[in-house]
Amino acid sequence: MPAPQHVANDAEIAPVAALIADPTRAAMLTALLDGRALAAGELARLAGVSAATASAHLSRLLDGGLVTVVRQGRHRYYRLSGPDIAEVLEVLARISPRPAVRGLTQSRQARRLEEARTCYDHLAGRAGVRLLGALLDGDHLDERADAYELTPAGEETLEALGVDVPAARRARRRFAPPCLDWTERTPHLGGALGAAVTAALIERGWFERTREPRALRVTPEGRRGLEEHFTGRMARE
Amino acid sequence: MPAPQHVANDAEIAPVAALIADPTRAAMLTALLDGRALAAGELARLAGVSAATASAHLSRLLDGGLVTVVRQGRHRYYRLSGPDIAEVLEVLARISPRPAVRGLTQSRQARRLEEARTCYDHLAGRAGVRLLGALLDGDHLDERADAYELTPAGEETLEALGVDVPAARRARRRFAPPCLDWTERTPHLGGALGAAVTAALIERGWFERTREPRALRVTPEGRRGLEEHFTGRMARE
DNA sequence: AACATCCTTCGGCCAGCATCGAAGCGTGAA
DNA sequence: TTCACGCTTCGATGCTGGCCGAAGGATGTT
Repeated sequence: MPAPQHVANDAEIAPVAALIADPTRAAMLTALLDGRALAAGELARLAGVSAATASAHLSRLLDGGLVTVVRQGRHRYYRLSGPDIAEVLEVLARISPRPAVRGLTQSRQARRLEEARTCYDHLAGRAGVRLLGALLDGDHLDERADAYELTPAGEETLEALGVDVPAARRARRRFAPPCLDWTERTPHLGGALGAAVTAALIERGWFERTREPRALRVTPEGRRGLEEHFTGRMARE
Repeated sequence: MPAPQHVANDAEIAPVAALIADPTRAAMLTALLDGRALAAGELARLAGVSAATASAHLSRLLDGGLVTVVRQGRHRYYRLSGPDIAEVLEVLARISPRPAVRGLTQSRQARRLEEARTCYDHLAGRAGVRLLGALLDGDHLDERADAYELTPAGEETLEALGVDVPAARRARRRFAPPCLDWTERTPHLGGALGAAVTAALIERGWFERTREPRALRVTPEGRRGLEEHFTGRMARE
């Protein structure tokens, strides 16, 4: 039962925005975008601040409900508190200026991140874009006005790969929305289905996480398997 | 200060978030959520700051690309620079805490805003929720996994009301997504179709804008017309 | 022309907060 | 127990940025 007067009925977005507005906190949140939990020390290192500073920031993010924490031994693992938070970060990134190009050469890291990465919990980057292309080409997926829908054939194929499609449909989340990639400027498959497919591909050993957060690598078996199941378009360079 | 390297390729979301993070600017942006252009002075009054302060804020919002400005005589009209910006605000509002209840009585304003309001450029509030219900009940709209689709009957009905459906389909925007109402906690019709329908209803004189931003009122003709076209469910109190 | 209105710019004031080192607390290892 | 490690708390410091009144431009009105 809400009731403020002049700004009538709005939620107070400023405090939440303020949590994201600090560069250090933004770096931490972005580092958590892949949905994994990272230790406080690791986040401090990634953001380039002292442990004390990081702790203060994480405490504020915790208060604001943007992250949750799990204690494990003497470590404390922080993670985004849900897909909603990731969505905010993604939408925000979409309207944010691209970082200035610092030099002509891209780092190896940056290139690998472009190749295959996760976007909170689903496959993104070039691999994500190609996967979506392959699914559409193979008539596994239909393009609707502003989302995708599985064809019967697609449902069968994905089930065979170990994707629990009915569970994805039941999820309290958009089922198969396009998710605009901010490195590729092209959509990839997001939502519950995107997450389920990605989980299955990793489970199957076709992709594996590398040391850096959000980066993925196609394994040799993955290359073969994708070739078989998806007309080869996915596995080609 | 050591630039963190892993976040290499990300857009820099912190500066944009910082623009939204100030309560005064957030109030201004929220006031612009209905898509209309407001004069600088009006925004100052709404946000409760002096003209000088408002000017500084608007200048920063302008630099950040969140708003655009149109000079007209001695007035300067500011508006959100696009639906993307509105989307960010909406998504942010969704994860933001509801404002504390200040008293038991709701102001007339608040009640009217709940009744019918616009959400950037489409109908929201109770009227928006009821419109969506009526469209679904009357088989004008089909519910898909995470969006809606017009039935042939619905397309005909809306065209008859003056809605340019093909134009809405061509728009570079989701066609008919559900938009979660943050006052009603229920979806209403958003996207290009939502905007087109709303524009048509206002054009037709069935709804009219009131003095306060984002508030709408059903006219008597509107009540009659909606009764006729939509099984009466829409027009009933 | 002279005035009123709307808005911006300037200068100065003050609060908030990001930052760090050092110290404190809890956990796991020797 | 004692040490090592990870993290948080404390206290102090410095800077960013929001705020206003007054003055300055620009535009429309009389």
